[in-house]
Amino acid sequence: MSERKTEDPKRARLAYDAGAVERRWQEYWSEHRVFATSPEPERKYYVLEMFIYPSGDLHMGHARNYTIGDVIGRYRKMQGYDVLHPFGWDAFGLPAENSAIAHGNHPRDWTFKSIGLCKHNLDLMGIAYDWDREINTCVPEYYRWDQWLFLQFHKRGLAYRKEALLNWCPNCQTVLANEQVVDGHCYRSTCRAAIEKRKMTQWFFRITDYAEELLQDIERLDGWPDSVRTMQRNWIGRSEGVEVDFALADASEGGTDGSVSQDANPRVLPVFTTRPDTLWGVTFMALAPDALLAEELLDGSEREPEGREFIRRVLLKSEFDRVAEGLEKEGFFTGRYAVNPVNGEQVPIYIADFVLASYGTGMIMAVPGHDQRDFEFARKYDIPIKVVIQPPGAGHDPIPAKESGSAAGGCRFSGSSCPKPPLDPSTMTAAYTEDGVMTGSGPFDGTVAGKGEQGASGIEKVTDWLEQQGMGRRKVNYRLKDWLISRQRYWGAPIPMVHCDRCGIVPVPEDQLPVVLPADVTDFKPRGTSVLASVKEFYETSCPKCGGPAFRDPDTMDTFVNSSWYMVRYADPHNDRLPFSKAAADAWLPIDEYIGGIEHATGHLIFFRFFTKVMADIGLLSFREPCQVLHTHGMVAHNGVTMSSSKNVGVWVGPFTAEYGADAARLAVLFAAPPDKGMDWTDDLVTGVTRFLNRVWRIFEEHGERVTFDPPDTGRLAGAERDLYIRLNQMLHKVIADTEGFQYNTAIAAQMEFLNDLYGFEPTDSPVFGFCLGRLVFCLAPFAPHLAEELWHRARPDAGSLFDERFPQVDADFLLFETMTIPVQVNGKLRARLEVPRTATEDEIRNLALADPAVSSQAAGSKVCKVIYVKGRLVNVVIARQRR
RNA sequence: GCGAGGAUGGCGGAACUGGCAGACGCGCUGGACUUAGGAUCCAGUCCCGAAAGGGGUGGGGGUUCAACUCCCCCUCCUCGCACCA
Repeated sequence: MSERKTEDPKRARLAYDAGAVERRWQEYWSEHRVFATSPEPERKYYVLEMFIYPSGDLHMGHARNYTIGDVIGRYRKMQGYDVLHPFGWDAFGLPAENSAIAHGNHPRDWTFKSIGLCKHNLDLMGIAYDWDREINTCVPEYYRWDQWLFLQFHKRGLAYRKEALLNWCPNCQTVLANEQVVDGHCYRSTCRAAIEKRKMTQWFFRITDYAEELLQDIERLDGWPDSVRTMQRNWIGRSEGVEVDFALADASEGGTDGSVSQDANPRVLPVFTTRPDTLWGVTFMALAPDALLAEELLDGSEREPEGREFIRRVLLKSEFDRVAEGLEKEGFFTGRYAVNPVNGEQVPIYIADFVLASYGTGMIMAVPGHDQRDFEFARKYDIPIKVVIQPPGAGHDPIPAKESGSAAGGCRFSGSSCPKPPLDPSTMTAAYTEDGVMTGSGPFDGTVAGKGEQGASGIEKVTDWLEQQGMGRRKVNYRLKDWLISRQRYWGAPIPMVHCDRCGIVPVPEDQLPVVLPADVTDFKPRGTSVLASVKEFYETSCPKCGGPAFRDPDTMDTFVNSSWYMVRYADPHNDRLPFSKAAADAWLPIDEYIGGIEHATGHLIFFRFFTKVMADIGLLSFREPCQVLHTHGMVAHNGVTMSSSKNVGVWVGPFTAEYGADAARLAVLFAAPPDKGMDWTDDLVTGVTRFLNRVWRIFEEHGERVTFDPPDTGRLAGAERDLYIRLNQMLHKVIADTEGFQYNTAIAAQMEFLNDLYGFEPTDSPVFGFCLGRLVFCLAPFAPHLAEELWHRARPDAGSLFDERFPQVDADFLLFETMTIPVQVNGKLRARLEVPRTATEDEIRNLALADPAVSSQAAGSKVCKVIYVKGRLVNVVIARQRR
């Protein structure tokens, strides 16, 4: 993995020995502990980049992530903040294990070797981490707290076991969380196997208990990108509706004659709907094939064998294929009927492939007249369609069903004389899903259907009525499901639970943590059951309660558990009594600036919010959101392909820095595009920033002895010196604004521009010139820290690190030149520019503008209607053109 | 289908609150220095035009003295969700 090379065409070369310079200062920073975290922060600033799964060498995509964080970390430090900028390893996971299976080494060895490589790469890039706070999730000192937190969750009923149909990756041989299934396939980029469904009993975290808070608090995350906030809202997927109780008609009846079964205790079939105003249009029910009720209904029926065969066939398809849009719906009539509570009608119950067991109650009321899916299904199986919402104005004067004698309602106009005939089920080609007026709906005929305003409309009125009648109740449904956290793999944190025949499932007592992952394992191959179940010394244990023989839970935790609280561990990384102390957590968190890839929007970034809320409820924290400001950045591609370690495509940090240095790498990824966008790595990028570094180097080589950090006497500045001093402050102003505004590309551009000014400046023995060089060193510092530190020490050999100095401030009296350029437009088109003293009055400028030959020639023969002057900005002369 | 974001030279990208479109960089053209150039420096580089001038920020309308920026309609691209009842 370390044989990776840079591309061959070498296009630029450094004028100085970046290798030596960078090594010197990396060692200096480390030796002098320049970036050590202060133990008791006064003005804290916590900048964090999402930690990494260590898989060997880093590519420029990684480098960009860490450099973005490093810039703000170094900058804030120079502003006097107590910066916490730590790093660590998300070290549990499948690649280590898969490599172990393939090559026979131990996952631990592979992992530690990868960590070594990653860390070396990060040091090569000059990322200013405080390595004293390094964390590693695969060591017992860390994962015992995963286990401890699991036990706290369990105590509160937030960790529980249940049997469910789960996502099974046949390749990884483990279950996966919903968040790890992408378009029906495994989320791991090297796997991508089609996910199957398996019925298994597994551990879950009850994240749905926090669904509402997770949703509500998105409002307050105003430092997060809107895209991520939207994605989370969609993912949580709140929908308000009613759960309506249908009743199962007696099996012996089963006609469609409308007679109601008078069973004293009918089986209740609750269904969730967001459109109770269409209840009168229900003509069938549809049940998920994997719902428990499906088999129950078939039981003993003559249709049972056929029905079971149908279910078996449908469930062979993955949920993704079953539910994918555009596919034809399939159903099977169970032979049973349900009774619609609002009108007593009996409707047939089908099993339908498009219904999901995991959403709502796993059964739906189908309204083919007003739902497209139901419509298609009804047409296919010849089920009646009822219209219970007529378009506004249809028939102009809808007649309630009772009067007209037609279920669909009628129109007071007769037949063809009606200007807008009402919908007719027999001629409809699609469901009518627009707004309209309720009809054929008993007491609600004439009510405006849908949501309407302030509860005045059908949905709200029918819901109220249903609740009064005891037929249903308001219900909020979420798309978010409980988080499945057990995995049947080896390389993870063991779940601290014991299964005892006598006592049931017993938590491992806290004082017996950690449950150490057995090291002495040679066969990591998954076989559909947990690897640890075959490790006898681990699996067989005694019950903590009764002391009798028992088994350890053989599953390990999803690695997203490890990363759901790691950000707090950095505040107190060596605590061996608790995952972290509350005091340390409160001193450093929430995170001031969190940086990572957008791909975590609906995974990690929801999980760590969830954990934060639970940890707050446990009393471990006194805040409920882990991070105020989130920056996501796009992917880095090379020749159109996204860089990826697992696929071994990319430009690699090691070889690149060996040739061009870390500062060039940093500037290249920062200058290419604003941080929040994706970027394409090109070799031309390197050419540009290398030239810039060389030009900086050269101007200091030529004028090094003039560098000064003492401000010039601004009282007597004039001419070119004054202008240069003003340019300096303009540059400084922009660098500060753009760095704080997360616009690193323009912050660098401002410095390039200023360097161009310096190259054009005479006389170079001016103290202003020397001062500009000194100031440039500071501006470079966050972006090209090695070169900056080198230049600083050349100028101030006795000083300490540049990063212990204060970032300069703008001299606000010198931001504007003494003259200003005023563009002059005629009817909005640029015709001239005026160079006037800043002190010029409005009248003077207006007169100068009108007197300008370019303006007067345009205005000749026309009437000047208006002269607009925008102070300090421009003049626009409005003339009335003569008609020719 | 729903939601979010976007479209600016040959390329990556700039542009404050509506006020000089194209900063900065790459590339390209010409020149200088050089044994050499993948080094460096100078000049030029949105398009048409010899110039005057005209046109120009995905397309079409609108508001305004003035629109990349605001409003309406459309096209395309990227991302997320997607038969969610």
